Amino acid sequence: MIESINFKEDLLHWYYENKRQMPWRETTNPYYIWLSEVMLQQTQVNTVKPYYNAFIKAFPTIEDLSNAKEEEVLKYWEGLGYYSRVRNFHEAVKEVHESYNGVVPTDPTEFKHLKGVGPYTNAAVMSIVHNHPLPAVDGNVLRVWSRLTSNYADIQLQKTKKTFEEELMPYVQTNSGDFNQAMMELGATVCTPKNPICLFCPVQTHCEAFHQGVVTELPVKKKKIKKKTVNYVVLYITNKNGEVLVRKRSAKLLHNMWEFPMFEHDESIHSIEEELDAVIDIESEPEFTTKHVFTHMTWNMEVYRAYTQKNSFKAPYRWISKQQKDQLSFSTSMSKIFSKMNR
DNA sequence: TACACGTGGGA
DNA sequence: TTCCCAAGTGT
Repeated sequence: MIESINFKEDLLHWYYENKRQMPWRETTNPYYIWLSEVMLQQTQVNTVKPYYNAFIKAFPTIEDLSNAKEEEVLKYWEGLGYYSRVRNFHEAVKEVHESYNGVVPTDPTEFKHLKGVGPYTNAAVMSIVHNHPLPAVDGNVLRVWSRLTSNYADIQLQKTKKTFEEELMPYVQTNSGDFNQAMMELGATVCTPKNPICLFCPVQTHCEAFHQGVVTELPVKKKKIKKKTVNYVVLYITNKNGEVLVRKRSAKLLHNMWEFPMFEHDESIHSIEEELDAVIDIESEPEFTTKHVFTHMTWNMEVYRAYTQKNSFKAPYRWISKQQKDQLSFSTSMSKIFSKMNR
C-alpha cells in the first residue's frame, strides 16, 4: 500500500518545482477559476489558453457576462466544442448575479446546484479557491490512482469513481487545491495514457503498478463507443448580391450554431425546395466532399454550389455577406467549408 | 446506466 | 488511416 504521508509530500514537492504556467493560475478570482475549469472539461490546456484569455477580456466580471447576450457569448466559444458548456455557464453566472449578489457561492453544496457544475467542477473550484476537502476526480486522476494502487476496476463505472473518491479523502484534508492539481498535472505530463515516463515519476516508489510491472495494463476501460455515419448534402447558396444563405440550428447537436443549409443525402431536390420554399439551381457535381468526425458520429458531406432568385428568407434562415460570417458562430466543419468555397 | 455532446493532437 | 483520449455534465 501507499505510505500516505510520503506520497503526498513527494507529489507536492514535484508539483511546486515543475508546475506549468497557465493564465488561470495567476488569479484567485473564483469566476475566472470556474471559467477555466469549464473550458478544461474534455479539452487540453494548450487549446484552452487563447479562449480563456479572450473570454475574460470580453467578459471581465460576472456582471459583464450576465448582461451579455447568448449569441455574443457563444462567439467566444466558437471552435472549442461541447457548446452546452458555455450555455450552462452563462445561465449559472446569471444565477449567481441575481440570486447570490454576484458572489460565487463558497459552500460546495450550493455551488454544485448551479447549471453545468458537476462533481468534478465542484471539487476543483472549491478546492482551488477555498481548499475545501474534496477530491477532484477527472480522467487523469482515474488513470493515476488506478496505477498507484494497481486497481483493475473499470474506471468508466460510477462505482469505481466513488471508491477512488473515498480512497483520496485522506489526502485532501489540507492543501486540497494543490493536491488535486498536482494529481492532474502528473497525469497530464508524466503518468500519461501511452508511454508513461515512470523513470522520471516523482511518486514511482509509491506506485503499486510500477512495482508489479503492470503500468501498461492500467487503467482498465471496457466500453468502446460505436460511431454512426450520416451522409449530407450541403448547399452553398448565393444570390445575385454575392450573399450566402445560412440558418441557425435548432437541433441539440451544435445547438444555436449557424450552418449552411444541409440535408440528408437521400432527400429529394423537391423536398429540399419545399423546405427552403424557393427554387434552387444546384450545380450538377459537388465542389468537394469532406468528412467531419465527432466523438459519437461522422458526417460525410458533399458540398454543392447553388443559386436562387428568391430574395427574402424567414428565420431560421438569413442571407449574410462574407464579412458578416465573422459575427456569427459556426461549427468548425462549417468554417472549413466556408474557407474552401472562398479560396 | 448509457448515451449525447466537439474538436484537435498524438501514436 | 484510424483510434484513443483530453481538468465531464445533462438527460
